[in-house]
Amino acid sequence: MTENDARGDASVTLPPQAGPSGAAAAKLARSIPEATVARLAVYLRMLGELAEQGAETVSSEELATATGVNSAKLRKDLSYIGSYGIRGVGYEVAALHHQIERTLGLDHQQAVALVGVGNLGHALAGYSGFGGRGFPVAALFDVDPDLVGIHINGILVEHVRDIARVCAERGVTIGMIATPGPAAQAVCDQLVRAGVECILNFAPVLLQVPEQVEVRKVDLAVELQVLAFHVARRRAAEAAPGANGAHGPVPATNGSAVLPR
Amino acid sequence: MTENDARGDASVTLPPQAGPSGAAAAKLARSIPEATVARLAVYLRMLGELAEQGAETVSSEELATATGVNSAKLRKDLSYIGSYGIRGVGYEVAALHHQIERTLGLDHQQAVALVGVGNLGHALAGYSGFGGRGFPVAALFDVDPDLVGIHINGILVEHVRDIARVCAERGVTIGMIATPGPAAQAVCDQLVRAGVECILNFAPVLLQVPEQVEVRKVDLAVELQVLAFHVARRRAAEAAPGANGAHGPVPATNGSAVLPR
DNA sequence: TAGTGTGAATTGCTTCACAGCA
DNA sequence: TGCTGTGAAGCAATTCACACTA
Repeated sequence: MTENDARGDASVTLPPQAGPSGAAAAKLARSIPEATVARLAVYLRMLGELAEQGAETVSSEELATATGVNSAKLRKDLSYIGSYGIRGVGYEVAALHHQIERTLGLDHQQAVALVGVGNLGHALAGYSGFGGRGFPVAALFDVDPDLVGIHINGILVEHVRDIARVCAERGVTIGMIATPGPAAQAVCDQLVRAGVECILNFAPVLLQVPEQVEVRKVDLAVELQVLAFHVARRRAAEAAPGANGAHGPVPATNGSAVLPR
Repeated sequence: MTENDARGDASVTLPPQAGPSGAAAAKLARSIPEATVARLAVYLRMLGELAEQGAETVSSEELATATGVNSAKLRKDLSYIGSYGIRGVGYEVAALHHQIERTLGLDHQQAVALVGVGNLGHALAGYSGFGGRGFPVAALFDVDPDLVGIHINGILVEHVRDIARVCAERGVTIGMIATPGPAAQAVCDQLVRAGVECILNFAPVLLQVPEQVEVRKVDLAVELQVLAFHVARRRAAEAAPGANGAHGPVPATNGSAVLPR
């Protein structure tokens, strides 16, 4: 996907990061493909697990297998952030974990605001994975008088009209929109006015934003429809064998990773 | 990229669909890029909205603008499913809607089973968008004794051990896994044993499946991390102007679409 | 010697630009 | 005349294959 897939301008320029390391700086000042950025996040999670298990090093082959990519792609991905491998040995788990964290900007926390605490929003607010991964939910908003004023996971639900003030106060950098479709654009405008420049959109609408604002869309209905397409294709292939149906390696690898309960 | 995004083998073969139309059959028996399949689902939703508003026809330009793609891409996408446009006029909304539905296999309902009705799973079970879009949730499963036996949205939560029997009985074709990571593989194996060949995975693990099974992964942590990367990049660009920071058109277009409350 | 880092080849997606039809 | 449908060009991402080094 894809999709997660498929975007117009796919690579981004990574300016030299403030911080240590001079040798790496020149290297970092290059373009990292968007697809690579998404995979780095996946590698990062696996490196965390490996570290917990006490592994000191991994080879590209091991890490690639564990994350469902091929090893050449993995090495190329890592080469975009610099050369931290040891030839003949592999990568030092802790060091690589740290480098990826730095590259993704996870070395400082990012406060997240969630707008819309209905069905899905409520689940997102209660998802413990965010805080643990450096994305503390700092504010919740809704318009429903039954919801405004309650606490979810210890966080007060405030009225949407206060978005600008509250986000500014708490240094929110990322907004998540989990409202019904018709409300999403207005909420988005509020977030943008509050200075938020990155938005994760769960509402089934195309958001209009100024060009400096980055939007990612998550659409579960589309995911299901893509799967439905595969079901249909398979059925047709079974009904009419002889036609070259499904085949070729079908790795269980797609857009990205996950969220448990 | 969307992923949604980045997959190994990207295009699929579409065998001739059973059903009417002989002229189209040859056309349909070709490969449709995965990226196109995902966008077709987006066009489909917009066509539904246009139909509700009473529109009879749309031009590629209008439909493209409304869905956030460029018109050449849209026309090429539609050309994969056949030639249903009228030169000088545009596309007939109802006919195109119907064709895309058929291509995606949405002309017959697909029963969905959801495993894991914790935080996220509960939200998914309550999401009204599925049933309305041809994906009725036909079964819910969990292992928690406090959950097994309750009803959510009128659907009984059953024990995971009954997956095989219940899925077979109800003709489930798509499974959604919203369990904690460690439980996901075992649940996946159960679904596969029950004959499910398409799985939407919300757990943060790489599922091992036989090659005929299609898996799509949705990982909210990865989405946030990709956004975090953009925040970091932007900050660095501001801190060090002169370096060529962000720029170029940044369309609010990514993997795919959405899910309201 | 095992395994990284990377130029070069390849594949597949996107965009262009225009011929052709209603 | 206006807009579709599509070959061809242009790009981005993946994969190959091997020089290189710890």
